[in-house]
Formats: sequence, C-alpha cells, structure tokens
Amino acid sequence: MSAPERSLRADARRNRESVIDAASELFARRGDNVQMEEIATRAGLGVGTLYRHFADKRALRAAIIGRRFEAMTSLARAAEELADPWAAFESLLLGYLESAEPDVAFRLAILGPEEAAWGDIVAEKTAFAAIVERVVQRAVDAGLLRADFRPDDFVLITRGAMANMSGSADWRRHLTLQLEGIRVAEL
Amino acid sequence: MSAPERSLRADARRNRESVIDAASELFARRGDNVQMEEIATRAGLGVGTLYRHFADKRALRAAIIGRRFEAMTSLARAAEELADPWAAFESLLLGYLESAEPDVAFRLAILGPEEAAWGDIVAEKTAFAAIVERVVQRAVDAGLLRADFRPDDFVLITRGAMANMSGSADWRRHLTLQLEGIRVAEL
DNA sequence: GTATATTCGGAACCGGAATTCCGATTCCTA
DNA sequence: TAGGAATCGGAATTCCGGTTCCGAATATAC
Repeated sequence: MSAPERSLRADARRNRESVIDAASELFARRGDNVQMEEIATRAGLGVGTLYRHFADKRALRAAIIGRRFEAMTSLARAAEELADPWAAFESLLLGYLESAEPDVAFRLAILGPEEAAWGDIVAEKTAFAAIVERVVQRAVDAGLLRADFRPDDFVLITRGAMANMSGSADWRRHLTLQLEGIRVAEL
Repeated sequence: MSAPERSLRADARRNRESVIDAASELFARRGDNVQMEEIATRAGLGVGTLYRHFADKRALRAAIIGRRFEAMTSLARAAEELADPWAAFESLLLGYLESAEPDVAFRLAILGPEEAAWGDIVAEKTAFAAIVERVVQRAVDAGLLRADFRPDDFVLITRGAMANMSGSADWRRHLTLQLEGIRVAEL
C-alpha cells in the first residue's frame, strides 16, 4: 500500500487516520458521489490537509478500496482454514458478498469498467485471488463443485450477486439460484 | 413517450430525428460519458437546437432509453409468439441480453441505482414486464422452469448477466451457469 | 525556550461541461 | 413572395467540484 513512511509528525499521523476513516465512511455510503470538501469537513480538517496526504481524489479512493481488499483477504484466509471444502467455499463466497453489500464504492470498483491506474489495489486483489483459486480447487477436487468450475466463475457469480444489491433486488435469492447451477447434486 | 406533438415544422422534425440518432449512437457506445455539444455536433446542429427539443440531458437520455425499451418490448412480443414454452423463454432472455450488450447507457440504466425521475420509461418498462410475466408463467406451468421461479427472478438473472458484460467477463458462460440453476433437470 | 521544519486551513483559482440567450435564419401561410 | 412565427446556432454564462497556494499554527530538536 501507500507505505505509511516511518516518521510522520504525530499530528500528521493522527490526521491521516481521520481522513481515512471519514473517507471510508462516506465512500461506502455514497460511492463516488462525495466531495473532497465534505470528506475534509467530516474529518475535522481543511481540504489542504487532505491533499497533503493523498495526491488526488483517485489516490484517496484507491487507498480506501485497497484497504477493503486487505479486509477481504484476511476474511478469505479465515475461510480457507475451515476443514470442510464446501464450508470453506461457501464461507468465502458469502463472507465476501456480505462485506461488499454495505460498501457502495467497493461494489462500483468491482462492477465498473474503471481499468485505469488501480496501482496499489492490484497487488491486494492478486493476493485475494490466489486464495480464491485454492478454495475453489479444493471444492472441485472434493466433487462438490461442478468439475469445470473455474476461479473466473467465482468472479462471474459474485459480480452477478453484487449487481443485485441495489434497490429492492434480493441478492441472496439470486445467489441461491446461482449455487444450484454450480453445486453438484448430492447423490 | 415524449409525444412528438403533431405539427412540428418539417426541419424541426428532421432535426429532432438527427438528435435522437446521434444521441442513441453515442450513449450506446459511451454510456453517460458524452457531452451535449458532442451530440449536437454529430447531429450537425448547435447545442441550442438540441435544448429546444429536450429540456436537459436527463430528458434526452430518458427518451433514448425509453426508445430502447420499446425495442425490447417488440422483441419480447416476438418471443412470446413461439409455440414452445422453453423456446419462448430462452428467446426472450437471450434476445434481451444480446440487445443490451452493445448499449452501455441502457445497461447503466438497468444496473445503476438511479431511482429518480424516470418518467416516461416506467410505462414502457411495465409493458415489457407484463410480457415477461406471461412467458415465465408459461415455462413454469410447462414444468420447464423450477416451480418457484418468479418474474422477479428474471430480473435477477438478467442483471447478473449484464454485470458481466464489461471487460473480459464472459456473460454467456455466466448465463449458462445460471440456467442450470433454474431449469428443471430433464428426466 | 527558541529555532526550524512540518503540517494545517480554507480562500482563491481553474477547467470542464451543462444550460441560457438572442440575433440570424428558415419555413409556411396567405 | 412578403410577413411573421418557429427554429437554429454557438458564444457567453453559470455551476460545480477538484486542486493549488501560502501565511498561520504546531510539533520536535537542541
């Protein structure tokens, strides 16, 4: 991530923290529909300060989303611990989606076409992807997921579910339907 | 739709047509990332003219999307004609998605949270929905779709597929997986 | 406690894009 | 084919939010 260089004056470190908190909160609730000034205000700072810590809006958003990916990664690690292959897969899938649900910015980042300058994020994303790959493979090997199920399908499924997280759509219902399409019928 | 009042001066009607064509083209290709001026230019007109025909960007976009819904509706009508219940259902589903694929603006309209002032559109949307309901019901009654399949599920499925139309995601693959979750296993 | 480097704050600045305005132009009717 | 209404064109205006700047305030070193 944006290496929080050692040696930052105490107040600076504290403020950086505030900015991140405020930004996380707002981006999560309103996606990209948030002004730099509002973030600064909510952090109890001036916009200038905010720009001292992050080059521009993009960088700030990227940092926030990178952070969410870190959370996703540890969540994934926890799921992988589970002994039962199916439990691990389902836990990963559901945990990921439930974490994404309340974070509009994250969902937009995943669903949107934004291919540009994701810098940091990519790394985190990759770490997460590695775990997904292992968990999926384990479930397939155990004969619980259709043999032709690929890690990419995990992406298809999750994006699909996330697309139904706005408004009144019931993404859990959608997930259920999707699972019936990929799980191997028992017996 | 925005009732093209009778009695529009010939040139006016012609220009309105140009605007709609240009806007359709551009919105379809670039979603909302299009300027009023660009639309005017491509239509061979000045922005002023454009505003004479549509109150603002919103109205213009709404008109364009409403138009797409009209197309979707006639497409749906055609699908409903098919004798085989499953063929009708599949044709509707696939036809809808294939029409949506090349139209970024339409997809955004469906996927986005934009709840505000859809005015016109809603009507068209409703007409389309009515057909979907009948086609779905017919497939369910024929025992080809799981008994608990509801028209709302059609929305879940299509939104899911549309979410995988950007970048390298393979929405057809996703659709296949989803179909296996809702179709009744033959025999 | 003073000096010096950092950091803060927020008014001012800027660029981009939507929308307005009104004189010039074009259509249509009598 | 003249008159007047309807329409066009596009420069000018407005709005909005990101970004910059630099004097003031604050922290840390000595």
